[in-house]
Amino acid sequence: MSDFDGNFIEMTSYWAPPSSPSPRTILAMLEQTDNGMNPISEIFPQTNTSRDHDTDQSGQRSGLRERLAARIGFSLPTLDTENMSPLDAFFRSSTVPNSPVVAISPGFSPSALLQSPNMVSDSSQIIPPSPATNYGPPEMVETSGEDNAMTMAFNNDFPYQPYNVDLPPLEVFDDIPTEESFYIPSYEPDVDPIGTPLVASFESELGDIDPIGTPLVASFESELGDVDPIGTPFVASFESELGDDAHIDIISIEDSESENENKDEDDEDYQFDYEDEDQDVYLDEEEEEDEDNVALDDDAQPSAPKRRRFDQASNNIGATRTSKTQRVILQMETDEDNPNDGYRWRKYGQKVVKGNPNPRSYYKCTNNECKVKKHVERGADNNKLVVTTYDGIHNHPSPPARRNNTGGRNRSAGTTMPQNQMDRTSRLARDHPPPSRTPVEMRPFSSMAPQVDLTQVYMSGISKLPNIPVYQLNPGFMYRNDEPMMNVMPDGSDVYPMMNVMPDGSDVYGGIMNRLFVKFGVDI
DNA sequence: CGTCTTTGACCCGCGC
DNA sequence: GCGCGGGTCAAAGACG
Repeated sequence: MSDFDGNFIEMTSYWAPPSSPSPRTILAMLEQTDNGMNPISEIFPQTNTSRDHDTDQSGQRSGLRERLAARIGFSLPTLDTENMSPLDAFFRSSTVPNSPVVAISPGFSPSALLQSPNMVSDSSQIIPPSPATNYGPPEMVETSGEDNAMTMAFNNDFPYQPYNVDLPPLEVFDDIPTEESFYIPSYEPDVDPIGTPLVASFESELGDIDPIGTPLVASFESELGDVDPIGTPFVASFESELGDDAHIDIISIEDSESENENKDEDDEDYQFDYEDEDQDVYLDEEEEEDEDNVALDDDAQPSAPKRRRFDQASNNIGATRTSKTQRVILQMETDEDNPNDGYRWRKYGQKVVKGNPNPRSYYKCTNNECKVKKHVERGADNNKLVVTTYDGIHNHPSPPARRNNTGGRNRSAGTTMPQNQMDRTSRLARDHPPPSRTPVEMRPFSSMAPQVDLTQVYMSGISKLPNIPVYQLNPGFMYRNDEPMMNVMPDGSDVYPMMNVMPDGSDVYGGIMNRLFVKFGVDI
């Protein structure tokens, strides 16, 4: 398959630190903060939320952010909303400041950033990757404000969009300079803020890449209609009624093999295509043979081996991961739970993971043809912090609406965790009941998502984010009720008020429906 | 009755 | 080799 496969080595090697410590190793290091060893709060003093509390916790505990940081190989600095530079500083700048961090001020959607002229799909407008960015840190797009915040960090194996050719080496992770971060100021339009969709998409360019340490370029497309026909969409939308304090972070988006291609296996867990041995840079020949054997013996031995490979792959985020899946880690800080991402999920497991009394719930997409999984957990120290990790790419549009109350316990989008569940399920968390969950109405999407090669993180529910200019995607694509999209911003230099497409227009959803498409084109 | 959750057991990779 | 930990399975149960 492909360009992507052919470049997988570059992808993995690109961001992997030289020493490539395993996530566990990193986690173990992080857990030594109680001993005064480089607490992550010191490394990233600007990082907010629960981390600061972790050192006060048991030594066995590590905050969710820490664990995420360990997984993704870096930590998320907190948005410095006080130092936002003007909006046009971004749009006018031909090159992005010397930082992988992109911070977006309150009210500004990353979609504007992602769809800025600097990030359009046109390869001519993509900043050429540089070997100097081999170990560049992940990208982050963060919005924040009094009431909401969003952070996106694009890292790991995912193609890296170098904002400039002089990104710092990995070692500077411990000193992500917020002052060098690229801030996008708040944009407070005069238009009605209700229901303005925000759309962002970005697509990786996995084509001609310098084989030596050249990061894969994540380009940002504004035209979903012109996408790589190969691949499948991953769409995650969040329609929950996030409260005013909603805080959403896309911690990590890592891209790798699309697993939904022509694989025709019964085991839905077995998502990876190992046909191209060149891709399996971390697998030796024997392992690959074993894997093939397992695939052949799928019916006879339906259980572990294949799943294990998947698990292994998907678990190894960062330097050691061998995953060929696409993973999006999305973090929300909100009282509301259960963000409806537009897909139906079946919960297949729950586990209390180390360092977090709150259990992690595992979900699979209910679509038989879809192998996308996700797991949801709340922060160890901040029950308002909900981290959803998506693995895989949906190969289907978001399902139609379901009738309410058609059986089952909970018809929410899949993250519901009844209050009493913990008491019965979580062996290690019986004393730590989760916060109450608010079921969220299943909201259908009028997704007409074609079988395109992209990954989209489709978020909404970020209340109070004002309208922002974005480019037009496919009209009606992924938009509720097929409402038209916002105006096209032809050159990115002007601010176009967008249409308010929130159908209900209720106060509850006022300002919601800011949406984000994250698109990764993976040429398979 | 259909759909979904619950939950103990199991598997397997990794670290020691 | 062993234990830990994360992820998954699948039967049973719950819900409307």
